[in-house]
Amino acid sequence: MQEFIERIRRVVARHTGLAPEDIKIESPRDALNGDLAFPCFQLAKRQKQPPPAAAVKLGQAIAGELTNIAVVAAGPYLNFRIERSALALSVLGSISVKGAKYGGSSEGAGQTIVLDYSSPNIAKPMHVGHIRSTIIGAALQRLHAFLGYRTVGVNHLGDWGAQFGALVVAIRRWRETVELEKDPVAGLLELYQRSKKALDEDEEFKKEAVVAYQELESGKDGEVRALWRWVTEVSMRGFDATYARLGIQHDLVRGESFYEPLLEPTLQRVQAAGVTEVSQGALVVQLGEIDKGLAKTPCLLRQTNGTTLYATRDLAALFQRWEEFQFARCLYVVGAEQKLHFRQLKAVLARMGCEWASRVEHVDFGLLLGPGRVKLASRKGEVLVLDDLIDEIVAEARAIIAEKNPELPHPERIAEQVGLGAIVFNDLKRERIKDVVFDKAEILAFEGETGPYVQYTHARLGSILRKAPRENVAPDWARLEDAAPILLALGRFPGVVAAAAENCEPSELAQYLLALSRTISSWLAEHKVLDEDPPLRAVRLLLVQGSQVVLKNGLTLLGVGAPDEM
RNA sequence: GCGCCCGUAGCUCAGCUGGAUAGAGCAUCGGAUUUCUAAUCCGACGGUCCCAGGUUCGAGUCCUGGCGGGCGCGCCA
Repeated sequence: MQEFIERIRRVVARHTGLAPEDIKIESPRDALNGDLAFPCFQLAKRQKQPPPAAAVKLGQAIAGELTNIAVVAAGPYLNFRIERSALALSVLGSISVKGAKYGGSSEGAGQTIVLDYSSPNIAKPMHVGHIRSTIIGAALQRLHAFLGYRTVGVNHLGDWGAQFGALVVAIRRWRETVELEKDPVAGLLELYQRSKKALDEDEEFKKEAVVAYQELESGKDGEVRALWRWVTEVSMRGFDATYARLGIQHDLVRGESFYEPLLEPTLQRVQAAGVTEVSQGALVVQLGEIDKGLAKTPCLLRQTNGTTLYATRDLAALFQRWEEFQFARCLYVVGAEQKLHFRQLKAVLARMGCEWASRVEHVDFGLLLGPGRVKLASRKGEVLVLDDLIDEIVAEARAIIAEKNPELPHPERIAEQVGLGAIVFNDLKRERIKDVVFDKAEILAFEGETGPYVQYTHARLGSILRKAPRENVAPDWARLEDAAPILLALGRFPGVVAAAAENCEPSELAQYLLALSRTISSWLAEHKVLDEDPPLRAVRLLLVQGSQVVLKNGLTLLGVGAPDEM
């Protein structure tokens, strides 16, 4: 597909004097107009003639130079129609050569992308609030890796802070009263909640908690440190089980504690740059000169009591990451509520003269809400544990499989893929910045614009391929005329992948997969594959195969399973 | 009060970074099944693209000002 566009660009460029990269080739809204189009408005202006005349003239000039591409002037547009067998040969040939790599590229070779995503707090189970960062971040990592970038996924665990002093004391005092053997995370959650209450009500407890946190901060390898380490371990074990279900693995697990030793050097570095000042007893960086909108919100790096802050830690992490990876982009997949924080961080870097500040991007996203736009919670009003939610959706998928396809082998595995597919796709199908209303009924329907719809289309193609006879017949490339919408869509896939990564918008890929599935399903309703004469069957089988590969590659990039049967 | 984001069909959202007659899903109504998987397909219904100006040959898309909603705003993360 890209080859046709490039050829058109080159020829148009030669005849107009425009630079090839300035020639915008778009696809007409109405397919009847052609496969590709070049609007001639600007060209007409340069040539001082009406757009339709410019289109006609350019059309006549280049018609002979584009083999396999018909050129038709229609009003102010110059439309192009790619000869069908050439299109089919090009697109399906490319897919069959590249297979699972179709859509990828090597544009990122030699460059590193650091992605900070998921980042749950330890001592608590992973709840639905973490799902967006986790799913979006993992999808962006796969997308960039597919384009040849070296990717480094970092899990910036919330494993530090005064609350761990309190938690340690709670463990010390009440470990016998809760279940810490079978399900340590649940037990810890209870202790954590009790410790929060005790901080308000029990002076003794509070004092002990402060002492414990001081010991933790001191780095002393004693009882407190051991308990904290244990909390980290059991929490991580719980997280890993969930990540495994989602097919996610970070490259680095570096919690806030990792950056503790780097805080003082970071502060010295910022101070040495001469951008800090003391305001109301706190160490701050004023940012108004860099960014007018930040005039009233300086970045605080050290509190009056001497302790550091969130921004200090993230700044330390940024310096460390820059020095270790020299990243082309450093993506923070964090909710939009924290926009100010990242804007401040970038402004601090800019004030310090770090020319790589623009490589740091806050990949923000909207809230996850329950029906009625209220905070999503369990029936009892508690935080909704992610695994419980997944279990519920998977159970429903299992029930639907039992009803619709009772003969299906491995129903358990497929139910997991379908249930997870529904959840993951639901999160990725709209623009990141939009709030996601988690409508369980809609997700459980498994129909319409959902992951299971795309999975189902993929499975139907698999079914055709399984039943195809093994025969060695030359495909008749001239007979895919009626499948042009599918071929054009398949040809667009690499461009969609590249744009989704560039814009950090997995939704662009998700929307593409929905549209492709719709196109394929419509075509399947009107055409037979197996029940045709051998040359037609052969070429349609290639179309089916190519379609299946693209659906699978796309779903895989999003983190959605692509079962062959369901 | 200040900063940022969002506003498109009854509901949830697309709209290829400014191009041809604004599209999907859900819901409602009607149709298609001796199925290469109906978790599907086809049709009907449904729009002052929040409002008002502006830029442009051309604006849902860009700019300004409103309106409505959300998020954030020094010692939390």
